Amino acid sequence: MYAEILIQYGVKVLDKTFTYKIPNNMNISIGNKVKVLFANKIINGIVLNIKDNTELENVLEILEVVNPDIKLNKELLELGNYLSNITYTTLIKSYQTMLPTSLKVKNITSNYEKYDEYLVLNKSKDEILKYIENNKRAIAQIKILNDLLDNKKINKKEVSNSYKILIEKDLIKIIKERKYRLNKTDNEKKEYTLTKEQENVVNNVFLNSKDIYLLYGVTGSGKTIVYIDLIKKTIKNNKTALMLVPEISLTTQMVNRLYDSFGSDVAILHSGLSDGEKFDEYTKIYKNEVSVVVGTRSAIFAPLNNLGLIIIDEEHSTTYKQESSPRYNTIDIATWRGNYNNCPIILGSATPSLESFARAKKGVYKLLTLTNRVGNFRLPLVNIVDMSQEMKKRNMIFSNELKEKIKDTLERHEQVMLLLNRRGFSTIASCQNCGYTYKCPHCEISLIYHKSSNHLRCHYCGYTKLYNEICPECKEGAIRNFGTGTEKVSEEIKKLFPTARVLRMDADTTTKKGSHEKYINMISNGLVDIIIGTQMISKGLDFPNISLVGVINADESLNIPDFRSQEKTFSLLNQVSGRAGRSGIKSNVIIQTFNPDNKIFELVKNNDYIGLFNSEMIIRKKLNYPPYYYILGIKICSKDYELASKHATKIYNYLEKNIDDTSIILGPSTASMFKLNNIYRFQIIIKYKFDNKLENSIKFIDQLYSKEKDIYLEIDNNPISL
DNA sequence: AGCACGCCGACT
DNA sequence: GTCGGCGTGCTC
Repeated sequence: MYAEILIQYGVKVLDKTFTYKIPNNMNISIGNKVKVLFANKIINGIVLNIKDNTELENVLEILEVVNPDIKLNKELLELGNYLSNITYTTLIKSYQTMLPTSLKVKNITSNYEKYDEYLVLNKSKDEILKYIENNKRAIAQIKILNDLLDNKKINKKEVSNSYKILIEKDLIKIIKERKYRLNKTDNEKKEYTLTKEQENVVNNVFLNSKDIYLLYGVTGSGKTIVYIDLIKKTIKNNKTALMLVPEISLTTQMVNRLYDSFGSDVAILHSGLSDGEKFDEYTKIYKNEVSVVVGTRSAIFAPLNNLGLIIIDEEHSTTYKQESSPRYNTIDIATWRGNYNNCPIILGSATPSLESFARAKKGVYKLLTLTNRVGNFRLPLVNIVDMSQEMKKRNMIFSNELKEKIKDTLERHEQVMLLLNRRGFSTIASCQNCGYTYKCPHCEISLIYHKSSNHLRCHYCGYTKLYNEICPECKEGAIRNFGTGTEKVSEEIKKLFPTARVLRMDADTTTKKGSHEKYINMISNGLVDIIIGTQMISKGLDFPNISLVGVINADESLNIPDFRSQEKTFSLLNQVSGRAGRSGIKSNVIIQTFNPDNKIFELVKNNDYIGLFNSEMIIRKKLNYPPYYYILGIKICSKDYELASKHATKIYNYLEKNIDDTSIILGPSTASMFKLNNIYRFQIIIKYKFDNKLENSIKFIDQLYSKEKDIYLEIDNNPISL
């Protein structure tokens, strides 16, 4: 017997199988990870096929099967195929992304199992009793034996050293039992009741269909309860459920809600877990020990058997798109799995992506709506403040209104949340004399000032440089910092409200494992008065005592040169506003902007998603953007500027002739981050509807350039930003 | 990817 | 004369 094996190297030239002989006594099946000799090195691979014979001579034997009890199942093997097809990446890379670190094909360490040691009796009850009778003075030993007679087994850690004597005398022995690092003991299940509206939504979901539903529900309308109820019904049908949330910070709250309803029947998967923890969770799922999985993007590849429901919460979130290769979109993967398993998908959001809402309007997705906040709590009152007027009053960061409202809120012992979509102390450092700005030498991007370390830092590549106020251009000591980051806001707020307890939450303060959880607990336990953060605080957090939300500079995200910036800004402002007023207390949202006339603010104020949808769709149609067209981006990257530029034009010319003429090709132009890590990037954008030439043409180019050494392509099907 | 093979320049 | 630069080509 022979096996076709895909080897661990993720390069295009090796993206094919190699045939090895299966030793006679080897137990092996498709999906197994194996060790083989390849070009005189021992490497790993995956068995993709098994066959009776081969035309090849000199075939080597498989050396060993690795982790024989966990392998890729049929569904995941097929899914990998689909994944590499839609993302233009190698098959092996697809499988690598689908597997947790501990099981990745190239990973060589394999002892991730943890065990607890237990003591158990090794002789009959009579013999033990006889021993006790004859050794009355061995008190410690007798205690252990008596305890063991009562309980069947005792953890080795819980007993005195006397157990060693008992082992020597062969009266007891040690057994090992597999232990999971994360272990939830079952508490009493919490009960909940659905509102009429929620019940109606639940009843409209056909759990034995493969329908895709868009659950469009205002913030605070209780989408989570709907999810939980649907999961419960899925489990009742003896099926499993997969639930995705956009980021790790949100798993904490979601996991707690799910624990309340499903206890130890839940597994968690996200990148905040250690390799060992992830291995354990993966094992639980693989061995059918849990029915519910919660996690972030990559959890879409969880090896659930008998999948009966997929839920994607906050479906509009950009975190569902992987920004490194394979550049997949989680909803595409979910759609594939839903189809494979014949199970429904729920996409939930208060501000669905235009693509999803358009599909719902067309009837491709089924639309479900929740229009009422639970308890009929009012949405907060939204006020727009014109910062250009405030600047005249010398209010650089906080408007009078925001300051007043913060003061009031603190006096009522309620909590304040301030959103600022930028970490660090300020934006750019520039010379007030000649206008020079510091840029990253590798990325051509302005450096950001970080006060705590007195450094300038590139937020893309991490380059840092000590701050110095002498301008390298004109030699004047006039380098100053403009703009405002979370660090600066937090410093200013401490000046204004010295007694308030301030918490800063952004990518800089939440790097440590568990820090996020800690902060969330601090907020919910009322140990914090003012929370200052980036977009990471905008989603999903549910704290009833927050009654004021302030957006320091709403223009930040509006000014991003991207066709989705209006949509993204609306979504961000709507989400963060929804953090307020989650209980009966009267609540306010203050949005500070230099462009108060932008119609987006009127839409946010009125919570008018439909208005946003309609006005954006007109623009998208006019400019041939999604959802009217799909987009495919090709970046041509090289350390050599001329080379990249030359080949970008070459590729453009090729595509011009070799794709459907209903498709639109734009470019080549410089990519939005033109120089990153010393690599120059040009881009070509293709807008297409149905183009049956496109896939092959792209594959052809991809194949061609995979052989080039000084140039490489990044192909992104449906990029999240341009 | 990783390594052998191979063909040209500068060194103990 | 040999050591070693990295271009090319192959791996079941």
